[in-house]
Amino acid sequence: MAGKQKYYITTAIAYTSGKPHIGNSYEIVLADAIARYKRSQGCDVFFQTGTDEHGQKIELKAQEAGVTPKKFVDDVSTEIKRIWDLMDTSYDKFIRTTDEEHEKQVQKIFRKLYEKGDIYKGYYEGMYCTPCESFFTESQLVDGKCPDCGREVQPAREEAYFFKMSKYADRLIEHINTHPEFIQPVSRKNEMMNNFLLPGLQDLCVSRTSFQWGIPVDFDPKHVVYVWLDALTNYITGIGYDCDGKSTEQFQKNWPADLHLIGKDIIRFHTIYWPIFLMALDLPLPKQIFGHPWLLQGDGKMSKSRGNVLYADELVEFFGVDAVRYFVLHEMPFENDGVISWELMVERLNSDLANTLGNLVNRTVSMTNKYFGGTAADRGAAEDVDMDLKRVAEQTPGLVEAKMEELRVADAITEIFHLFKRCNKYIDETMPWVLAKDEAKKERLETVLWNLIQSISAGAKLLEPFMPSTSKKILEQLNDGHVTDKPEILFQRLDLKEVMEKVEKLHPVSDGEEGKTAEEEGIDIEGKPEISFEDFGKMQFQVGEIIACEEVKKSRKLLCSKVKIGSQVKQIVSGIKAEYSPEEMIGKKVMVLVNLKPAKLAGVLSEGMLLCAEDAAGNLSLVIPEREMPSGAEIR
RNA sequence: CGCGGGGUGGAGCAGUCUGGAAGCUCGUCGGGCUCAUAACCCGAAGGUCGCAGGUUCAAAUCCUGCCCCCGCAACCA
Repeated sequence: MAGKQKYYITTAIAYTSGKPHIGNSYEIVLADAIARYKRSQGCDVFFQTGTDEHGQKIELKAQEAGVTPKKFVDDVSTEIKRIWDLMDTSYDKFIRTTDEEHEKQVQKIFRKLYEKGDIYKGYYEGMYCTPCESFFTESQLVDGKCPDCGREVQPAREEAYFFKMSKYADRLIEHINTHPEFIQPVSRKNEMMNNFLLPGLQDLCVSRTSFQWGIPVDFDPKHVVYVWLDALTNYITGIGYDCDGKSTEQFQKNWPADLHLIGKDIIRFHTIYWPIFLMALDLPLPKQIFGHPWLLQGDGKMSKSRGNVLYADELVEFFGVDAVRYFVLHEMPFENDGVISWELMVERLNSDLANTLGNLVNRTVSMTNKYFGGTAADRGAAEDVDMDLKRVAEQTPGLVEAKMEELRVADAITEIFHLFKRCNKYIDETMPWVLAKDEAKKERLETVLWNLIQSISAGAKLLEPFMPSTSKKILEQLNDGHVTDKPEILFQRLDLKEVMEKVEKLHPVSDGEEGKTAEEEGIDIEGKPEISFEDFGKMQFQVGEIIACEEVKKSRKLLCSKVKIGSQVKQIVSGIKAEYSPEEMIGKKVMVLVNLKPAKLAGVLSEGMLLCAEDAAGNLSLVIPEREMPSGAEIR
């Protein structure tokens, strides 16, 4: 092709609040596979990833850990980079939102948008109820009054900067409608349109004063730039954007991005806010945004609090980098969430990698050594059976390309393995070990092995974007007909039982399935900052008797209870519908936080909180006094 | 009636837009083979395609209603 076509691909930047699990790591591997594929197609690829390092959560985490936020994110970012490297990903740039250049540009962008009038100083939307210390939007108000206490509300007081989203909404709607490829998978497009764009965009709050760990607004330093304007802009600052018009050549060449690869949970920010920011900066929009599905473990999303987290480095230790890459790329469907577990991982490794591929290479190398001392060439002794093998080998690159064009990575890999399966079949069809017994068939035998070596090599080359080191190893072992004399086992079969035993040792707290005894080990949750006795004293707990209870019909989780506390009765809404039926609630004496500010849940007023214990699986148990106590008894 | 996705042989999925013999991978069972990592090849069993109606010569696929999962949103107070 004349002149290399550029291809700029990005992942979302990973949030540095903790170690990334295998689901996070999936994204970088997917991006890497696409990047490598594009390179193999002759594109001039730029592949950027990185870390998102600001925000209140990190400020808190660092405080807990007793380190500065900077130290905290340095450590986590290093760890993330280590895992990205471990996964053999070929990114060109690893940006951190704490990079000086990024921070500088974000400040300039903020200022520019402010001067342009797209960012304005305002106040938290809606009205403020002083007694309740709460902000409400117009839609939350009841008859123009506080939905909680019914008193008058005043205009909000807390200042913040806002971005005028609505100004660009029509342009964005137009763009999305005229560029059907913009949001992938297309099913997401409707979601964005119906949920956010068509009902009307609210202006986005782009600064905070409630924490410091962020990029200061340079002309108003008590504000820090709030997450999205800071995070999303990495895609342009990372390649040298400068909003004063001094952008680098690299930026000129690469922007707009060809593909933003992100998780489906942040599609909204990438398909609505990000394009609008770009419009405000007079920059072209990225060509495509692909919201990939999630990797789930068992039947729930991975989360630390559930204790069902798989980490990439642990998996790599058990199975090797390429096996893990293979798994996450191959098991992930295009639109729906994928499933990962130790069992499935072992199954795939054994059946696809060890049996189909590893064994194929091994038996081919072995026969070439055995029958021809390690060298085979084409002797021209072709037969009809060869035709189909060659046909498949020749077709596969085109099939892979077609799948990759649609970003159907899993399907592309399947096509390659189809070729390997065909090779195995070819061996059975030609039965080289029978040919070997007949000296007259020698040329035929060598031709057969040559065909095999050619076909397997073709497959191995196609494998490079997905399993780079395996691809290399196979090509080295086959070496264009001069095969290695000491074939290395590519993938060792693993025994599921042994793996599971090792896993048990690694994680003594068994993850759920048959882990009744393991429950006794206890669970750990995220710690909160220490509080003073005075803080504690602010809370008033009492025993309450549930005298009535019904479901909140607009909600799936909520029960609304009438709770008798001494002589008064409070209405309390709780998210325990899944665990308790209204009938069984009635009559229970429970622990109630009574002086909590009333609030509306799903439109129903709640004047307190029923206290519950929650285990790792999310099972709940109401906290009940151990001895009989009258309602209203204080708990201290 | 907040928005959206899904329910297909034991497991994981494709097929649904553009109706027309129910498919793939794994597992199970039987057979073949022995070059190879007890691997490979062939064959078989196994499905009312969530439920109930409707349109049609023909429905997994289109229409209607219902049930069950799961995300998001609603500050699980």
